[in-house]
Amino acid sequence: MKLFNEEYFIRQLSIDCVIFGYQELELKVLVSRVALPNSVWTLPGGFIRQEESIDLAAQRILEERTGLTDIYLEQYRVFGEPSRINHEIVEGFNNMKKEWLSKSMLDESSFQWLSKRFVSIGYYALVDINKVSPRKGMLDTSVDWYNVKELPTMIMDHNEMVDAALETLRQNLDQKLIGFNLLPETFTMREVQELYEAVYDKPFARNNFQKKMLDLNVLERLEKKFTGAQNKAPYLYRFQKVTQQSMEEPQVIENLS
Amino acid sequence: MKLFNEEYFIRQLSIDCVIFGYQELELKVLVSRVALPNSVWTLPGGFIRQEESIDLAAQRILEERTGLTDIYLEQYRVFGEPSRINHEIVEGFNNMKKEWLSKSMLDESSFQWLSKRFVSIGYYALVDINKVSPRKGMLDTSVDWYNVKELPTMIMDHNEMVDAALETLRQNLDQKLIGFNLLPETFTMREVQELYEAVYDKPFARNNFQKKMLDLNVLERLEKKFTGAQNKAPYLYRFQKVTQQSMEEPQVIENLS
DNA sequence: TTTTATTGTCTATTTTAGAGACAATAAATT
DNA sequence: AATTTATTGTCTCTAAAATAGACAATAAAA
Repeated sequence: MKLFNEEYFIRQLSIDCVIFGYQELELKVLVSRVALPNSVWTLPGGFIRQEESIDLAAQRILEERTGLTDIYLEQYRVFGEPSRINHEIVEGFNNMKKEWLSKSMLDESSFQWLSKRFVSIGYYALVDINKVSPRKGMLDTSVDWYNVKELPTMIMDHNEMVDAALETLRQNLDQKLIGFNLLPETFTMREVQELYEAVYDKPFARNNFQKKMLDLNVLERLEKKFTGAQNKAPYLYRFQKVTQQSMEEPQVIENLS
Repeated sequence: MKLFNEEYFIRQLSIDCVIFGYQELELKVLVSRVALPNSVWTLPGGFIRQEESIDLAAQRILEERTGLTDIYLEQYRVFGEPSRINHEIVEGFNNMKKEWLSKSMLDESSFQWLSKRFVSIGYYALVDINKVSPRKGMLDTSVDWYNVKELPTMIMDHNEMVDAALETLRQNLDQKLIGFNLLPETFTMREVQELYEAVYDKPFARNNFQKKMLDLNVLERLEKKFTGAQNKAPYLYRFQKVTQQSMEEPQVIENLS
């Protein structure tokens, strides 16, 4: 089996994904560790098939790493500096070359292709971290969640990719009402607020946050949640997909940030 | 001379530019007409050199068509449907092939490359239309400004590219204070308002528009402009680049739209 | 029964946006 | 020279929205 057939994929073009998850009050990012043979960290990425749309390619790459379909996904920027050559991968491949060539996993022309400069399309994804069982890519030794504020140093411009993705996420979070993709099916108002505080890295006033969030008319109030704590039980909420009726009256979404 | 050497450029990746100008109360876009031999309309575009950053490639393409350097330029979206094959160009090339091959302007492998599916990075640019002297590309028969509301039908998804660029422009216009790139060095308040009205395709209240615009503290008031009209002479303004002092106190930019 | 921690919601205050009004002025008209 | 016309610059008033402050309602612990 050929790892990277140069005719099968578009050359010198890749996709890299910043996969955001939320757990224990922290915004996290999924990062792969690759050993070839030196250990380096990278964002999950891949290539675009000749007959495949870039959005579907991104979806495919995400499914490969998370097992999830129907992920919230957004293209946010292209990274195209001519210095974008994956030296670590090339060096690693040089070491594996002999073995892989003998197993027909790679041929010389594939190797040539991969050692060139790459333009990469950046996507970011929002997932319910509880639903993800991270899967290793072919070359990965591990795949783990890292706090976005404590990421390892990754190859090339991958750290910069995360910074840009986070900036875009902050601009879009409540404008596009996409935050709920990071939460489980049901949640309390406090949990929504804590998510916002993790993303924007700043506190919000509880009374006004709740007022604004409810005024969006996108949350369905469910039963109370008895937590066993010595306080009033909070309501559970569910994100209500936009209905026909609410579509008719154009909805003005205000900034919480 | 080779038109499109496949080793010189990144294959299957292109850049297309939506160049916005403003004149006579209308937002306009620069569109090329190509005859090969059927007449088709396209956005100015080009390819990325092997050792060139994508932003510099876009700048180069823009300079080729407008003669301007230092253009306001922003990457806004990648278009990557697998159906993005330039049938008109391929058909036209088929007709010119014999002639171009004989003149060594093209070789067989270059042609193969160009007939494949392309992923295109969309950039939009804002220019002072008075400073531009549109230049034809190698294959163009004409390059003209079209009202953004009355564009000709262009190849592939180029009309959709303009729609997406306009949407991004509307989101960014006053948030990033980029509108002044469409105006000459000095202008009246009315001219700024008319520009905004052309971009958003809706009227603004004169009194409050002026108040907000001045409260941004980015306009420098110059002398009065005597127009010869039977009214009070309006002030001229100039866009004041952000100073060190105004950088220190973080500036909150409000929406005018 | 009282205390504690949090929740849900209300009101008051401050800030901002939008609507209306009007004097100032440059040129045309009388 | 006085009046009229068309616009400009700016003011105030009102409506709406954001922010801050307050407090009763729980659920469990003391």
